Amino acid sequence: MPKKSAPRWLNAREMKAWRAYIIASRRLLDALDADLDGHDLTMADYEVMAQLSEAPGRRMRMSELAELAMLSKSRLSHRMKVMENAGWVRREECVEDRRGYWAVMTEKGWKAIVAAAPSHVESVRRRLIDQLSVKEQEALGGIFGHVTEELRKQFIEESKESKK
Amino acid sequence: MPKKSAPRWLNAREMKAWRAYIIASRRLLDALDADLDGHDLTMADYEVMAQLSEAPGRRMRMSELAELAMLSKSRLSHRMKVMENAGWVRREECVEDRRGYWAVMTEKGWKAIVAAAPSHVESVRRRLIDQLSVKEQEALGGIFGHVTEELRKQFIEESKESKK
DNA sequence: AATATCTTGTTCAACTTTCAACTAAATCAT
DNA sequence: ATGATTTAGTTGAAAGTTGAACAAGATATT
Repeated sequence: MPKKSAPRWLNAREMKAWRAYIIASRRLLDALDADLDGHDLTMADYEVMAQLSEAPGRRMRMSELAELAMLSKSRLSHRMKVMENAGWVRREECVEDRRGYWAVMTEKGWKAIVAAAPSHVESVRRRLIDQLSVKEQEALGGIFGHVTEELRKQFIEESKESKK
Repeated sequence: MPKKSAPRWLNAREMKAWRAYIIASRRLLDALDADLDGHDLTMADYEVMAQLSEAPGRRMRMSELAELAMLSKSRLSHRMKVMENAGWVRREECVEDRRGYWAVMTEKGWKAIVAAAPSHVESVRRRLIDQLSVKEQEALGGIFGHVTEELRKQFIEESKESKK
């Protein structure tokens, strides 16, 4: 259903906010990834390992892990294969639900994430957090907390929409 | 050179800012990409087309385009092949510098980007800009303008560093 | 002018991500 | 119970990305 009304282009302030955000984000993510290079990790893999490391028993069902790390099941499956070969995780059959698997962090994986964490945090600080005033940090948290919330609502709306 | 000092973990406020930002950004980018789906474009391709559409004569040297769209030369080369097959751009040999090529937007490409732009802007509004107060928009522009600037400085520092 | 160095842009191979198809188990409805 | 549907997770092929190697033209150096 094409929109009929004239597009509401961005004014100067809006454009500045959008461009600054999108450009900085690209560069920031690139820098953070580059900083992780020495630990043989990408941001995505780091996120997977970090989530897993915080789970009780350092184990989590694949689906839940995919959800938390914001990866598709397929993508997590592929990454897990790689990380399994690296000896960082292993998969265990799930007794309660025989379709499922547990992703389990190995001792080696734990050591890897513990080794990577300090330098990653330092990197996040140096590239972003320490660049911001307390007020700005609060603004950032507020803005994007709100955006996430709104995206969630929109997603639900759109699900309903598409079922009609 | 490993850091010796104890890692400065993020406090609650810092963690909230960081998590909110990173989570919202992933979801936001996904949503914007999904919104572009109907126009056979990704955000990255949109950016390439948008930059090219604003260049004088809607043509630009490959390197400059890669720079502006924040893509590696290799990646741009590959994308251009795809977009060329789609009839949106064409490559012309460069007379001034015989190593080089011009990326030239075709009439069809122009129509494609003109068709996609309103819905993309609407999407950026709906998902982000219209969710923010004027103050928040200004904060966003300020924060990330600053971050980009700092990343640029850090990049230069690191270049010097690595040359030692 | 000859040589070395840098820049432009492409290509190849390795790797990653996506998408659709699929298996098998669980759940629901009758 | 039986069949229909949903859910968990994997797989394989296609598409996309990366990074190093490369060819060829430009620029700098002697």
